[in-house]
Amino acid sequence: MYTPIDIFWQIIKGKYKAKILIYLNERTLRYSIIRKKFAGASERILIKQLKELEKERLIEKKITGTKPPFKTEYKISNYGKTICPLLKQMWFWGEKHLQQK
Amino acid sequence: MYTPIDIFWQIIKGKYKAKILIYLNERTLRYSIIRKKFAGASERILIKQLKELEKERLIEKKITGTKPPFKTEYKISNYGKTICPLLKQMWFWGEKHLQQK
DNA sequence: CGGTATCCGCATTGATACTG
DNA sequence: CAGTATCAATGCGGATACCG
Repeated sequence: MYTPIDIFWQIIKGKYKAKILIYLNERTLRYSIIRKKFAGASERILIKQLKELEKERLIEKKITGTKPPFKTEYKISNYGKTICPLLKQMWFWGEKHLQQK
Repeated sequence: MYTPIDIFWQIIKGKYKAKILIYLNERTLRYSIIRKKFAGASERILIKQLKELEKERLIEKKITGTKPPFKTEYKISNYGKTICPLLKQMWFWGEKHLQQK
């Protein structure tokens, strides 16, 4: 018996997803750039979470070039944009929480 | 290197936490009632997440009685109330997401 | 460059039985 | 009634090497 917040949870669950969406909401990014932003993360996990976000249609991937080196760009979708105000509020709340400590 | 959204994430991470807060925001609940609402969950996990929420001062626990049967009530704290509007928006977003499918 | 493949540790979750 | 204790399972996250 799933409530809507379980649905939300399913989609956003994952260590990097929220932050990926925030970054992509600012600008389109190539994979190599994303990887640098999440220097601590393993590629396996990063790719996995990018794929899941893509599957949920929150982000879009565009590949240029037919043979290596490839060039792939990740961008936020119109649908993905609808979740960003919410993510920003999480950000703000997190800031306030820090001040309280 | 933690951003505020990582902080938020740390606090709300956990399968039942968001929903617990939403329930407690409506009314104070005894443990046995909470357990019924999360019929599928194991007690160990439920207790653990309640404790973590208590540790972060998002909820408060009050125990009545010195010998069994005890009576414990969980209620949301003033601080916990500040996060609920955000949780409700997650709920709404989840609803919309469902309609799209 | 942008991934996969493989292997692994560990935290989270879970089922069940027991207790103050 | 409101938990704890114990043990098992599973899946997330991570390190490293390799490939189209």
